[in-house]
Parts: sequence; C-alpha cells; structure tokens
Amino acid sequence: MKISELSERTGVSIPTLKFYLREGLLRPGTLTAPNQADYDESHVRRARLVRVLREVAHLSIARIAAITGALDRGEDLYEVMGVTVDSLGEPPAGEATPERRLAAAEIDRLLAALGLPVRDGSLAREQLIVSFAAIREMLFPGFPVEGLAPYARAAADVVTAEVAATPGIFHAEPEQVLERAVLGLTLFEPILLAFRRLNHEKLVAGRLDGGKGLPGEAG
Amino acid sequence: MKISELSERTGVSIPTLKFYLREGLLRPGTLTAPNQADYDESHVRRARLVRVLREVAHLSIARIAAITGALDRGEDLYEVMGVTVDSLGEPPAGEATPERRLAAAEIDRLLAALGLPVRDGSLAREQLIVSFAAIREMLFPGFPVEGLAPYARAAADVVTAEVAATPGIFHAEPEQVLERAVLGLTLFEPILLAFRRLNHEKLVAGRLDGGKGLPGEAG
DNA sequence: GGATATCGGACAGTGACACTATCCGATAGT
DNA sequence: ACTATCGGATAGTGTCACTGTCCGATATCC
Repeated sequence: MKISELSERTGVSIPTLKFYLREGLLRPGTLTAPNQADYDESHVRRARLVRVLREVAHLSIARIAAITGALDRGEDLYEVMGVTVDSLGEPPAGEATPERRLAAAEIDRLLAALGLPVRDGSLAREQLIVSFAAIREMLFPGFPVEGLAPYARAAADVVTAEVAATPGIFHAEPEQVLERAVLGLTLFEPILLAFRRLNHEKLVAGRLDGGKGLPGEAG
Repeated sequence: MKISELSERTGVSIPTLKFYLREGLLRPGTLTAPNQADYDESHVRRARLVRVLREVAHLSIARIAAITGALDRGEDLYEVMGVTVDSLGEPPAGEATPERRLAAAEIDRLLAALGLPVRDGSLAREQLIVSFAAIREMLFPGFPVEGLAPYARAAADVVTAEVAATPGIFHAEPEQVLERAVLGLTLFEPILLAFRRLNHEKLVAGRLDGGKGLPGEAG
C-alpha cells in the first residue's frame, strides 16, 4: 500500500508519517520505483503503536525511537522490556544530593530483598530514588524504606493477575510478542494510576461529609 | 527574606523564581519599598512544592498553576484533590470515536459498581476510558471491563495502607494539610509505577532462563 | 556619603520539541 | 496526454519552560 492508504488506515496524517519515517520510528517501505514505496501490515501496526505510545503513554519521539529501535534490531524480550522501562516517564531532573545517595542505597537494599532487578541506570530505580528522597524531604521526614513495601506488594499482585489473565501471550508470533509486551506494560499504567487517584478522591469525599474533617474556611 | 535568599533556600534560580511569580505559581512578596519585597516560609514551601511537581510529577506550569491557584483561593480539600487529579498526566489526545463512547459507558458502570466518584470531566476517568479503549483495540479485543478490577483492587489496597500509615494527617495545620495531600497523591505515583515496571522486568527475566538474571551478550 | 551590589519588574531571546508546509521531479491512473 | 499523487528534502511554525538583559531604585559597606 502507499502512504496515503497507510495514513487512512492509521489515522496518522501523511506529513506526520513522513516525519516518523525521517526519525526512524517507521521503517522505509519497499521501493518499487525511485519515488514509489510499498507499505504493509507491519507498518500499520507500527504506526498505531507509535500513536498509542504518544497519545496514551505520552512518550517523546526520542523515547519511542529507542523502543522501536530495539524492536527493529531484533533484540530479545528482556532487552526490549528494559528499553521500554527506561523510556517510560522522564529521567530525574535534579542533582545527586547526599540525601539522594542515601536514598539510593536504601532503595537498592529493598529491591534486593524483594528480588527485583537492579539494572545499572534503570529509570525505574532512579524514579524510586528521587521520589523516595522527595517524600523524606517534604512529606514524611524519616520515612523508612519499608514503608514502600505496600506499593511493591500491590504492584506484584497486579503483575501476577496480568500473567494469570494472559496465559498464551508468550506463544504468539515472536514479532508480535514484543509489541504486545510493550503495549501491556504501557497501556495498563494509566489505569492503575487512575484508580489510585479516584480512591484518593473518594477518601477525601468521605472525610468531608462523614467526619467533617474539612480544613477550609471553617478552619 | 529577599529573593536571593529564597533562591538559596530552595535551589531555584532567581530568574526562574521571577518567572514563577509572573505565572502566579508564587504569591508576590510583601513590598517594603517600591522595589523591595519580603518573602517568608510559605514562599519557601511553595517554591519547593512547585519544584517537586515539576521534577518528580513532571507537571506543566499551567497544571501546577491550577493546583496552586486552588490552594491560594482557599478551596476545600475535596476541591484541591479534584484539581490535582485533573492536573496529573495529560488530557487525552485523540478523538471521541464510537469505541471510546462504548468504553466510557462501561467504565462508568464499573466505577459506579466500585463506589468511585465519577466527576464530569475527571481526567482520571478520561484516562481510564482511552486506555481501556486502546487495550481493546490493540491488545485484547473483547477485553471485559471486569478485567480492570484487579487494578482497582490493588489501588484500593494501596490507599488503605496509606491511610493506615498516616493517622494524624488530617489534624495538622489546615494550610499544610492541603499541601501534604497534594504531595501524598503525587509523590507515591512514580513509586507504584516503578514497582510494576520492575516486576515486569523480573517476569521476562524469569521467562528467559528459568530464574537466572541477565541475558547479557549471550542472550 | 559615595561607591558598589543587589533589588523588583518588564520584556526579549533561547533551545528543545513535535510537528506542518512547501517544493521538487517522478510516476500512477484515466 | 494530463492530472493527481508519489517519495524525499528542506524550511517553517507554535508551544513550552525557562534565561538574559535592561531599567531605575534601594541596601550595604567603607
């Protein structure tokens, strides 16, 4: 198919598809003439993957390029998941303060105790460190690492449920296993967050007219 | 204190503080002369709040302005939490397709069954809808809304643990209850996500070599 | 009390980002 | 043959979060 059909099938505009081609998010089509290229179903799937990564996971083009690069290079599942984990969210912004270094040591201890992988430079690890340090600095001074255990447990529960719900996932065609792993990792994140946010809203709503714990004007 | 001291105490540069003042994230100091202003501890706390919202939660200036606006207007806790929930993450990018409208109806049904608040225009609800629709479209066609229940349960568990861990939180000084609620909502999100991501990494690592860790070059 | 540093405030400029527009000569479809 | 569309290259756009510069006024140090 030509680029116009690819555009119609995916809802991505032609200039944007050209941009994705330039950035390497989309592999070039097969040239049938110096200025005619042929795109196939894999391009359709890829364009949709890029769109969902942009619009649902809100990843930058550079980070999507890292993921599609790993996919196109034929990396194995572990490598692709690592790249994807390192592409979700942004790298930490601040500096490496002493507090953060202390937090890092404690986080590493906790992760080891939980049997979770501690890749060097893992973005998930970095985020744990900066969030934990910020919690200690601004919210609960002296907060213990063990206080994070409920989150680790909840996350493990969710992943266990995910595995139970998708028994055959590792037995599909190899090319699509990787894509589906990326999608599974990213598409359920907003759901988990949304439920937590709504639970918080529910909590304060209950506080307001169950016990009138309201600190507003009434003080 | 003057702006230079505020800058030193918070680690935020003077031009950036001026920018925050212009954008209304920081209330103006008390003028002691036409070109001399006095800042206090509330400004220090606010500047740090803005920083953590930028660097840890990655919120845009406009969204932080919505939160600080609610704080400064003296809105009640429920209102502030609602504004904060609507400021976390980005609004959905795509269009309202028929699939999304169907997804919306099912999500609303699920939320009602779970007793979660369904404010009109709630960003959390929107994110549930677009993610759920994307899951159905690209990952698991025919995926039932009930499949989201494990996420709702995990989120509820986490919030329950949070409440249990912070018994006195609603009895602090009113001004700080709101700030702490915002911080509690935002600072623990990256932690929950990070643990899920690491659990996924662990899962595929286990898949690859039956329990070993890294696939490295040999993979 | 005079020199110098810093002040608050206004406004312009910067660099990154994600597209979007325009132009080109070549090819496809009728 | 003629018009629409093609792929590819280059340049331009709008937004965002700062950052830099300038101003006249005030604080601070000798």
